[in-house]
Formats: sequence, structure tokens, C-alpha cells
Amino acid sequence: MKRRQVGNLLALAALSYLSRQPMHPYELSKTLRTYGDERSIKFTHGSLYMVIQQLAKAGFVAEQEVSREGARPERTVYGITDAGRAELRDWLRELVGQPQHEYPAFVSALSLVAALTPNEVVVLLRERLDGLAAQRKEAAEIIEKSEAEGVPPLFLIEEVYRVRLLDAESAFVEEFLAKISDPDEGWGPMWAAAHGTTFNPE
Amino acid sequence: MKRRQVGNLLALAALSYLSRQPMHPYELSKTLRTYGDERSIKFTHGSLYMVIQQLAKAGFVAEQEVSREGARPERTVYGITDAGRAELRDWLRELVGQPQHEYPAFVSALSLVAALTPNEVVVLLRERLDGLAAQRKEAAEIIEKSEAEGVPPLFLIEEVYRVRLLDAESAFVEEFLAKISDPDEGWGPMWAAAHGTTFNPE
DNA sequence: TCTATCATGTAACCAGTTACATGATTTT
DNA sequence: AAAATCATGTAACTGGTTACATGATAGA
Repeated sequence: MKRRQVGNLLALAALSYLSRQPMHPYELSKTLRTYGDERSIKFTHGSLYMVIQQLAKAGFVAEQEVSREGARPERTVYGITDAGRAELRDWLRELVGQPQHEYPAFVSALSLVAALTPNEVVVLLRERLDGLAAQRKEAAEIIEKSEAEGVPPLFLIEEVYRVRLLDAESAFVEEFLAKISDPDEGWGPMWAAAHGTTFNPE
Repeated sequence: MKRRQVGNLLALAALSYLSRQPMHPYELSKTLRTYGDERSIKFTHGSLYMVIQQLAKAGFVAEQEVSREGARPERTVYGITDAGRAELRDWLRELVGQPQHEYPAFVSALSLVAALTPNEVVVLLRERLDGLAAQRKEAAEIIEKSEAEGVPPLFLIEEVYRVRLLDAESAFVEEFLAKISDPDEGWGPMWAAAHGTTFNPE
């Protein structure tokens, strides 16, 4: 992965929308929320202004005009530049073509999970399954609802991806639970012994 | 999710290792690398000193002694406190029990992928499949090698998780490719038309 | 003996989050 | 008319990354 002058993925979304039409930051913020991009890209009001500033400094967007309506604060409208268009394409291509090594919280937790006792872990994993089911339901509903509204499925592909990942994670958690509790080969007893206790899941 | 006084997951790993024995930061760094935690938890030299400082400020770890060998810089040894132990348990429990909403780069990319043409996207997705296969191979090899060395499988569970996710992602990418190129219902032609071009994958 | 790498830490910089500010509308 | 919320932006704080420093050891 090349290191980008502006690395925040929010910048990618900004470039993408600005490539359709110039906007001022607040409008961008509205647009992002309207199209549900907040589910895929983390952003707050503050980080957006930040990113726009960085994009401007890097020459990927440029001030178009500064206008004022009544006594409101000035609104600065930004448009994408040629360099910005190039960056957008290049960056998107990289993100689609090359998987990156990432650090989801659950991976970190799993790498340290031995610090808990197997008794509590089985309870927690069951809780997690519920949470995963809830997230899956939410994603599935968004897909359904949007499709009913006529949104072309290409624009929902990231939710489909999410659903696939959630399913895989659920399957993994079940598998892990089984590995702990298997009556013959289960890890539970040895694991509990290392904590000076015994394995008894309810 | 509660908001933690120290939020960086590196702090969790630090607490976990310090709960076994007091160490100075550099030693911690070594230990983390030795046990392969760098695959699950992002850290650099600098960020480690950072989080130790934060942990100390929050009262989760405490200076134990400051020693000096010859003319080397002083080494400060830190130990976990009772509050630190409590935080470790509570945090780990939360991470295992409750799935969080996260923002992997590929999700963001997918949400904007319509900005590329379907022709290039199919090429990129095929590239991605190769990359995913490589990552999968790497993870599988780590598991095999470690098991051969007698590492108990519980300590490899996060790599198993990784493999499951990689498989799910590969399956998804294949599915996406099919949806684009399907001879009857495929999205390719319409998508290309929106870019003022035609769909012809090689 | 020169160079590389290890060992250990600090300081400066940059990015992201939170809090603040303030007029305009809308709701109660 | 008061309270809430929208609209728009800036400033301060905090966390994380990168670069700098410097003696010690090991390899060429």
C-alpha cells in the first residue's frame, strides 16, 4: 500500500461525492448521511472539516467560492481537482484490488482470551451470538427496505458483504464453543485447570 | 461500549502481559513480538511507550523501579495494579461478549465502487482473490508450524478466526464477480452504460 | 576499525475527537 | 416566548506516528 497524503477513508468518500458536484462541507455531511455512508465510513462533523482541509492542502480539492447568507457563517464551496480525480481512482483501485492486513477488535480479544476462564468465555460467546444475530438482522432489513425503494443492488453490495462476514463470524463462534465444550477432546478442562479451577458450563 | 480511559487495544495486551510479571517497555515490546501478537494488535515502538504512559496516568500500572545498567538509558519497570487487573478483565469480557460495529477498508471501498467501471472492477476483484489466497496460506502456515512446535491450539484461535473470515471474503468476491458477469441478469452492462461505455470483460 | 544492529528513550509533528460558538428555524 | 434543534464553522485537546538521540555489541 502506497502511503497516501490523506489516508482517512472519509477523504475517499468526500472525493467521490465532490467528483459529482462541488459542495460545502456541511452539505457533504448531509449527503453522506442521506446515502447511509455512515455505516461504511466513520465520520463526525469535526473529522469532515479536518479531512476537507487536508484535501485542500494536498491539492485534491479547491475552494470554489465563499458565500454568505444573511448573518450565518460563511460557507466555502469546494470542488474536486484533476489531481483529486486521479487520486480517487487510484485509491479506490488499490482498495478493491489489494486486501490489507487489518486489526478487528475481536482478533485482538481472541489473542488474549486465555486470560479469562472457559466458564465465563462460553457465556460471553453465547451473548456474542445474539449480538451478531441482531446486527445481521439490521443489515438484512436495510437491504430489503432499500431494494423495495428501488435502489439498484450495486449500491447495497457493501451490506451484502457485511452479512457474509457476520455469518462467517457466527459460524466461527459456534465452532469455538464446540471446541471448548466437546465432551471428549474439549479444551475446557485443561484451560480451567490453568486457572486453578474446574470447567463446568451451565 | 463503555468508553475506556485508555482505548488503544495495545493497552489491553500490555495489561495482559504485565499481569504475569512486571517489565520495562522495551521488554514488553520484545515479548509481544516473540508471541506473534503483532499480527493481532497494531503497535510500534512509539505507540507502546505512549500507552504505558497513559496506563500509568490512569493508575492501571505503576512504576516499580528505575534501574540503570552502565551508561544506557534508564529502564523503568512497570507492574500492574489492582485497578489494572479489574480493567483487563472487564475490557476483555466486553470485547468477547459484544460485537462492535467496525469499518474495514473493503466495506468503504465497496460502498463507492460504482465510481469505477465494471470492466476494471472484475480485473481488480480477481487480483484480490489472489491476495486473499496468499493471506490465507500465510495464516494456515502459522497455525501448522506453531502446532508442530507444541503450542496449544487455544493460543492460535485468532488465526483460525482469520482464516474463516478470509474464506468468507473470498466466497463473497466470487459471488460479486458472478453478479457482475452473469450472462442474463448481470449488472455489467447497465453499470458500464452509466459510465458511457460498454461491458466487455476479457 | 568501521558499520550495522540492538537497546532504550524523548520530542516534535500530525490527525482526529470533543467542546465551544452563534444565528436561524421550528416546535411547544 | 421559551426551548429545542438546525446550520455552520473554529479552537483546544489528546492520542498516535515519525523522527531523533545515543551508547553497546557484534559482524565484516
